Amino acid sequence: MDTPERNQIGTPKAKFEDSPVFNYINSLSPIKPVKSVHITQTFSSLSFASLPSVFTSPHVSAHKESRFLRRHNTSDPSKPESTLASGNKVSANEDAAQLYINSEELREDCVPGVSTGEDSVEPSSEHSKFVIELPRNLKYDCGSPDCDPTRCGTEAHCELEVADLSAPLVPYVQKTSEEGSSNDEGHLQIICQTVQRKEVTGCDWESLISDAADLLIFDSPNGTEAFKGLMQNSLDPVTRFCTSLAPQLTQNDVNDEQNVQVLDIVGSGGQLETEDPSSQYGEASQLERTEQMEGHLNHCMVSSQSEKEDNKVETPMQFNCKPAVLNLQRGLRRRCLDFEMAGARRKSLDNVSNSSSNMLSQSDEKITTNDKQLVPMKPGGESSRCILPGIGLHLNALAKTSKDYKIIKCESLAYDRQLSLPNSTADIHSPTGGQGPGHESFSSASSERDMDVAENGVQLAHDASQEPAFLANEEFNQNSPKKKRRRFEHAGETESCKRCNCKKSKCLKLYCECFAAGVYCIEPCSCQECFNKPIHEDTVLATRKQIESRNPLAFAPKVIRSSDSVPELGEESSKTPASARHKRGCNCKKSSCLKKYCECYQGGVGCSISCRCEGCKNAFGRKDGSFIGTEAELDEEEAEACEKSVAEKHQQKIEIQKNEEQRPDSALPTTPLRLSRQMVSLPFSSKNKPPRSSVFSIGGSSSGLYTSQKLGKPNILRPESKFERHSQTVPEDEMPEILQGDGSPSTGVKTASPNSKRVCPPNSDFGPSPGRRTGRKLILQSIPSFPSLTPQH
DNA sequence: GAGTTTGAAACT
DNA sequence: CAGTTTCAAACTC
Repeated sequence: MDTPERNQIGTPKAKFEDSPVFNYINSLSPIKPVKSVHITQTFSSLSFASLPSVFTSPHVSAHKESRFLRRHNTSDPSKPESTLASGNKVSANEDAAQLYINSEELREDCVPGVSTGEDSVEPSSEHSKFVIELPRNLKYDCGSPDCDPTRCGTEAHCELEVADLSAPLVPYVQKTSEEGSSNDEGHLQIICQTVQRKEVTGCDWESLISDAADLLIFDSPNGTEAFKGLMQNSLDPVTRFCTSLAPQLTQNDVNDEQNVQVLDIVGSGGQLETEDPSSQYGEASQLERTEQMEGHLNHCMVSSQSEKEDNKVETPMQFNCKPAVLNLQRGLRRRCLDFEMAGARRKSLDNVSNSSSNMLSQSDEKITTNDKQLVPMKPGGESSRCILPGIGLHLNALAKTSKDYKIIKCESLAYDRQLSLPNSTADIHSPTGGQGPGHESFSSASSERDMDVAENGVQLAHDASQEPAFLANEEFNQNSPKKKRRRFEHAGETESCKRCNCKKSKCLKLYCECFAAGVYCIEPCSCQECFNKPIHEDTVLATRKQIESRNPLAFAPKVIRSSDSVPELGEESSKTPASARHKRGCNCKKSSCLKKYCECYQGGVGCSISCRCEGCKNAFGRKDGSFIGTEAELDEEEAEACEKSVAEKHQQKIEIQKNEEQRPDSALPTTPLRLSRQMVSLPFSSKNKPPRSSVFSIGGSSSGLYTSQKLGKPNILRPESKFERHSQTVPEDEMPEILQGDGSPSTGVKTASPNSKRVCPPNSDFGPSPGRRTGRKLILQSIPSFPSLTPQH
């Protein structure tokens, strides 16, 4: 979509840098180096057009409204919205998802107005009412005890959010899954109420801010104090910086000091994130968290929205409209694009609604992931880069990777791209925190990250720090496209690293691997006239929608794993070793299904009845039903793998990876499958790129899936759908089945798909994590993500 | 690295 | 739905 905002993007940035204040700040803050970068990204992200309809799916809207209404309760009972609110409570997860979506929608709606530069904000659309500004929220999680117990609860995470449009400053506490946050809600509510009161009363922003400061918590103990210091003491370089920036940004628009303060907060948050590794994931995580925290959100939300609606007069909260502010906020959010995220979340939420607690915790983790992507992972300048590109579209897929799986290798690239994934992931992650000790490692980087994030904030931090560097290195190092590819292949080979070389498709067609995988193109890509970038988010989303409308499964994994899922196949399907089948089957004529031209082969699955290939010699299984030993072996291996404890699996994967690294020969993809498959030599060996896939498979989000699928054995990735997990809350180990049983949302999608043939749950492949999945499990995982888009259509 | 082959995706 | 074209990956040299 063409939003006016884009234009603004560049400007703000320049302003900041040019401004004396900026310089001053730079001199003061240690963060300098990162800052510049960070800011840039932020703006760029901001520039992104509002999310498309994706988020707007009808489903969401309904839920959203209900929630929003609630919010109003506090602020303005009289309003109709409030009425609604009273009515239903959606599960926290759902709410969160909805909120997220709404925010997106709101943006779109609001953006135009904003772009005009008008101060007055128009709630014109219903959406505006609901606007929640998760994205922009600055969130600092603090595990530190320092946090004010009363408000945050010792363990609870406090987050300060600024709504985009509504822009109220909403501090809310989040509970981390890990931490018992049973009490957190109470705290959160309190906080929210407090905020609301303030707003209502007179918008005592200062007090709010101070409160917020208290609330703000950094993951790192140190961070907390620092943050507080910032908030309270303008002396802090960061704070100063933010403060200084805010005025500039708002410039004319800003009338109230309050607004300025808000901005400051935001800005500080951003910077903080940048600097503080611990906070890296803050934004994304926050979003998710917010989503998860229904109750919290509701409470918090009330203030901002109610004010807007109630008062069209600009309240401090409304500063949203101001271009500068918007940009900032957006920037924060946009980093995490999510095509699928929204969908994924939705699904997950829907399913999981009940298990809010778990979800919440998970979400937190996931969020973290997002943050990573969004924020420069490392203080080091390089990290910033990674972030930029990434924001991840289809995080879903990646995100999906269950926490369970820890991937050894992650491809930083993928990671970046799919930032959004985390969101979805978050939902999905089992409460356990992914913990499974063993979670399988996926080969896919994204999955790893997700997992890491999910599992432990700490781990995440590590990964983030590491990964970014990794990415940066790769990106910088690679010169030619091909080289880049090769590198990726060799290095991680994970899907995450997908790169394309599109010249005419603008990376907006399925021809583009990146696009097909649901990830943004990044530096390694040698594509021309690429529109598959965060900057063109709107376009990308719109295109995706279009494609999905044409074929709901277009972004679903091509390889479906479980034989179960595909009864249609009948004998063959069951016969196939992998139990995985290509969604639609191939149509090879000259390659005999022995080359990667063949999608089945590429995916590491045998050809099935659905295939129209000629002279099929697919090593993984011929159309006629004959199988090759390798496949069988693979299956067995997979089964074994499943049996193994997660930990073991994880180790194995690691080992495998090592092995692979050591021996280039091994074709085995890094993906989790490898573990099981190690023994078998995959055809892929040629390039090492294992089936690309691996990485993303997680993707639950629709798009993300592809990769994994391609890999072929997608199983690995299967991250299984977090969604599924969430929904069922099934034990990690059991994930695979979940898919089957539940009727995961994904199914719905499947059915829709035109390709009725094998539509079965594309996701299935990934579904079960390597360990868990027995080999044949179906996985719907990916499906969920897709739906998001589809429904909207 | 350039050119060819291949088959999916897109189009008609 | 089938046929054709377009496209980019996979492959070869």
